[in-house]
Amino acid sequence: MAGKTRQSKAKLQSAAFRRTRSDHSKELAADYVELIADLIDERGSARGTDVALRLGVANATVVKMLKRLQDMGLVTQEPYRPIALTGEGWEMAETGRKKHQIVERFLLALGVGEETARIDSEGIEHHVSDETLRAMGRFLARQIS
Amino acid sequence: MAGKTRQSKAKLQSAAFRRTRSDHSKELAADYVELIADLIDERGSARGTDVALRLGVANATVVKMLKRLQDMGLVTQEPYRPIALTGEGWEMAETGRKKHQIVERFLLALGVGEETARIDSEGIEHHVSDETLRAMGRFLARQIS
DNA sequence: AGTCGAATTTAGCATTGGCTAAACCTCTGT
DNA sequence: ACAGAGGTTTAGCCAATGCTAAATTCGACT
Repeated sequence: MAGKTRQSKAKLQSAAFRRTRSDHSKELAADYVELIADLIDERGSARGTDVALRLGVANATVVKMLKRLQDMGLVTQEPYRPIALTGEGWEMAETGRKKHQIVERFLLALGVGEETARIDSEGIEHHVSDETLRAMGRFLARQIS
Repeated sequence: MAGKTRQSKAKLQSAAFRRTRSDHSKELAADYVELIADLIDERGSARGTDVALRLGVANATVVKMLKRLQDMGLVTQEPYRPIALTGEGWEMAETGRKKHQIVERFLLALGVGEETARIDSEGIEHHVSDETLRAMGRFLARQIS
């Protein structure tokens, strides 16, 4: 009995872990893209320094990351120019913002303080499936009525 | 006006991001430790291969990681012997399990399916503050009554 | 127009977390 | 007693994400 049970359990669990881990790089990309979108909306343009400052990271790190984002087709950039998002980049930013908003509002509705809701939603956002997001949406809808 | 507002916003946000990122290595450690605890409870001992299988990772990776966990004072191990947890390791595992359980039960109570609850709780677990955890606990308590 | 300061990029390095392949132990069964 | 299977470790590699320091470019102000 042990054999089969063991194996299937392992397979199930490893899938969950693998997914959690493989998401890290996508998370980072999403954070950058979302932030860039925010900066463009707030101030008309996004510069490397602003991104570095807000992410708490060195300028050089941002440059390197932007290259990767460019390879992923999320941003475009000419040297020494502000950062622009591609269509795909905007889409990703929009999706992320919606997700973020739902999670944050959900936490607030749950009775969590503002500061904590802000911080936790940042961390949670990328690990919430669409199904869970819908459940949060339903909860919010119920609360409002 | 822009100057000051900008800076304080940046500081707040970078703190949140930095925290999210710096947690990654702790998360990983917690995953390993929790899994080792589970294996010991389920089968009496935890071997490297089991850990590798469940985490979906190569044996060599586990060995390397175990060295780091040993340096962190979470596990002890003699070569070619099964893995043991230190007191601190057990504590961490226990804390993690409690957290995990609350999050998973919370998601289920929210109406999320079993499979998704399992996967999402794995990802969310490490990003949930104590405050949010308490809010989830309150929600569960309300649901039961 | 020329210069200086600020932003950007490049270069080179470190750490983390992965992998494969090969060498090495342990234990079990004959 | 020992051979072989299976678990463990070592060695050496790679990619991602950070950093600092130095070089470069841009733009604004005499």
